[in-house]
Amino acid sequence: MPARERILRAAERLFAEFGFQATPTSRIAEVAGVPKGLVHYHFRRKPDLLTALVERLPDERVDLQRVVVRGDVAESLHRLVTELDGRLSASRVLSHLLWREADTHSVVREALRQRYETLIAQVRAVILAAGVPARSPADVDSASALVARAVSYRHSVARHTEEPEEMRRELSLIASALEAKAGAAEPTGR
Amino acid sequence: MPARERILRAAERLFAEFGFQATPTSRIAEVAGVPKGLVHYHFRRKPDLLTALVERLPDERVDLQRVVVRGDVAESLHRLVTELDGRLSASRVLSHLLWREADTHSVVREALRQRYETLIAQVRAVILAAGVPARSPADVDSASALVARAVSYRHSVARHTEEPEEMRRELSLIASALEAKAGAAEPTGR
Amino acid sequence: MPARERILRAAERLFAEFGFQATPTSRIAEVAGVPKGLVHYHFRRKPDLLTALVERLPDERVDLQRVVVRGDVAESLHRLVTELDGRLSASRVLSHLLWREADTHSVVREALRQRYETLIAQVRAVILAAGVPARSPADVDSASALVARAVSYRHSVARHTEEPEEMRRELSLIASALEAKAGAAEPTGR
Amino acid sequence: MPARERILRAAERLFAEFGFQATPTSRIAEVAGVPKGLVHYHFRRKPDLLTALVERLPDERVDLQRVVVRGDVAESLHRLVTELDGRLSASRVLSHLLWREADTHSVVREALRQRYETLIAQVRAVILAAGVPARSPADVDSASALVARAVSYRHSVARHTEEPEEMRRELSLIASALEAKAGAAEPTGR
DNA sequence: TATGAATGAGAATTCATTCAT
DNA sequence: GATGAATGAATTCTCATTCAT
Repeated sequence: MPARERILRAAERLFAEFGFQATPTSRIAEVAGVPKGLVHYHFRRKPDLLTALVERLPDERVDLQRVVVRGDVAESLHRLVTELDGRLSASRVLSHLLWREADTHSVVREALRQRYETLIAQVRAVILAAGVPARSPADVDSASALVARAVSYRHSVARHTEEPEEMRRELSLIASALEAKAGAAEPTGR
Repeated sequence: MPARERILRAAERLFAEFGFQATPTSRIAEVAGVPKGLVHYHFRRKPDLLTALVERLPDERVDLQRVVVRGDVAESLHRLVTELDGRLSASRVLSHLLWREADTHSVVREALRQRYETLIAQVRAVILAAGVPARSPADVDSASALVARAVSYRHSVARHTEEPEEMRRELSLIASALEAKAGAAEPTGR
Repeated sequence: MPARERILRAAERLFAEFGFQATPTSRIAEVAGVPKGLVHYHFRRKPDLLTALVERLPDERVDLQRVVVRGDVAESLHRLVTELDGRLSASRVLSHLLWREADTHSVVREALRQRYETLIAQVRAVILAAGVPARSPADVDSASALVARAVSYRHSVARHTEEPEEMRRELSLIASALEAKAGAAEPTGR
Repeated sequence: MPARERILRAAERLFAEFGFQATPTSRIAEVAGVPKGLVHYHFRRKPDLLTALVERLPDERVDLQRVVVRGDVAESLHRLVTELDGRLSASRVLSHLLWREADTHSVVREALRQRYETLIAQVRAVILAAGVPARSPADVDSASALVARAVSYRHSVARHTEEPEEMRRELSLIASALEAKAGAAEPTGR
């Protein structure tokens, strides 16, 4: 494996475990099995490692066609979330690590912000595409926020061991809310 | 104001702004207006500051009697959340700061974990006390998780500027889900 | 027990175990069970503790009348050494501790030098008083040096666990040397 | 001269003059003419300097063939001692310095203990090889101890300015004791 | 490309000592 | 006499970064 790659992997692991500041570049070199000078040869300054790491986040844009089940919001959301989980599972630590450094590194912060926006946009798109009839836009917003937050929480908060089943139930609850409201709002002709 | 207190306030402010690691104790002394040595006289090592800060988190146990509105889950939850927000607003930075350090400081981590448990327990208690008829326990769990997570997110993630109205709408959506399910589950008895 | 005394005892113990420099006055206060300020109240500066400790060395001047056995150098020396050992056994650590600090503290160095001189003078006096006939003054000097050094070594070097019997044998060897020389020098008709 | 070597020499000199604890690493850097950081680059922590210094002690194993004069114990011992003195004279300060730090640094303590054992073994070997007839083993032990202690004392105690002639006389006294005893024990066979 | 010695600006921490009470 | 907060100089050690080779 090329040295650059080894360095990045070591950095990822160490940043995740001890934090960015608390990880000396010398330690990264050590773990990567490369001489100390090489780290700065590839990444002039330490924060460059973070920048490079950001680019390793997997693409989180899902092909919505594949996850939407028309008429079934709960199932659609669940497929979306499962798909996202799959992609991120390989880089759970990376995701968490970046989350932690977002406060002090604007590159990271900006990247995560964009990802969150993409996320919430996708959730909303799935809800709409799944075709719940006549729910208010505000409710769709709320539901999207709840779902996106649940996903984000899972992907960013470390040591988070929620059972998958629990997520499914939460999604189903949200879906039923949307449907109930819709139902409640509709039939009577409002 | 006693020197110890001045030091803690300075630490809180600086940790919140720059992070624990990135804040030199010398800077804390400077901001607190005390000599460098005094910081270590009161807090032998730097992490002791974090420990002391943890103890400054406001008590988050709410008098549930005062927030529950029987028969109105949405309103009850909203009152609970508003109450919690009020308490934490004074220490929003503190809360966020601790959240960030939880990974590397077990004292902090443990404190936050306990707080989260208290939070979720209170949400559930409020839902039950508000008296939604016949919803499944699993749904109450899911709803509690969604609400607790929403609150926790607000209190821990920095720069989070969600409008209060949005929170109310989310709570209302969750409440309606509980009620809808209840209705759906009990077609006969209603 | 008066605080001053408690402080001195604590200092003695700690200096012996960790050395003068490596023992903080705060630690002395702690071990003595007195407030930190009191140490400096009684002993303005830290080296004053050493000075006070020097004065606690037991008097090593032995009543030579009581140890000399005329005609038996070996026995006389043994009695002297045994007597000295008895006095110092109570303060073995003190003795060793001061030895260690002699290099950096002239008060201590001077005290130990005087003690060594007293010691060697006493050894010589005992040899002479025990009455070996006609040994050369130079031999008495050498013997005195050997004996004094043996005693000094025992009293100053820590962790020195020589068996008492061994000391007796060494003394006896030295005595026999003196006698042999005397004998060798004599008979031929001086 | 390589920087590492310059640092070690400076450390040796300063430790000898002021003691280990009382010598700041910054001062070592200064005297060595290197930047402060380099001292810790080569010797991670300060005691590592002591460890490195221990390894600089000259080998004290003497070729016994060269010093033993059969039939003349006094001369043999004198040659041994002179040889040892020659080797150590270059590192007299080093030797003394280590002696002082032995109490607090086990690496040093252990090294010195081994050296003392080697020393006493060599003294005994020389006595035996010089061939004093029929002296008791206990006497050889005693003589060895006396000689070894004399040598050790010279090499470890600072500011020790004994005249060489005095050492010769002491050795001669010990030798004569061995011979006298031998003679006394073996009146017949001689 | 690679390397590892070199650099120097801090960082946390220690601690003797002072001093107001 | 006693106390413990306060002081600040000094010390060890860390580490990102540079750079000659």
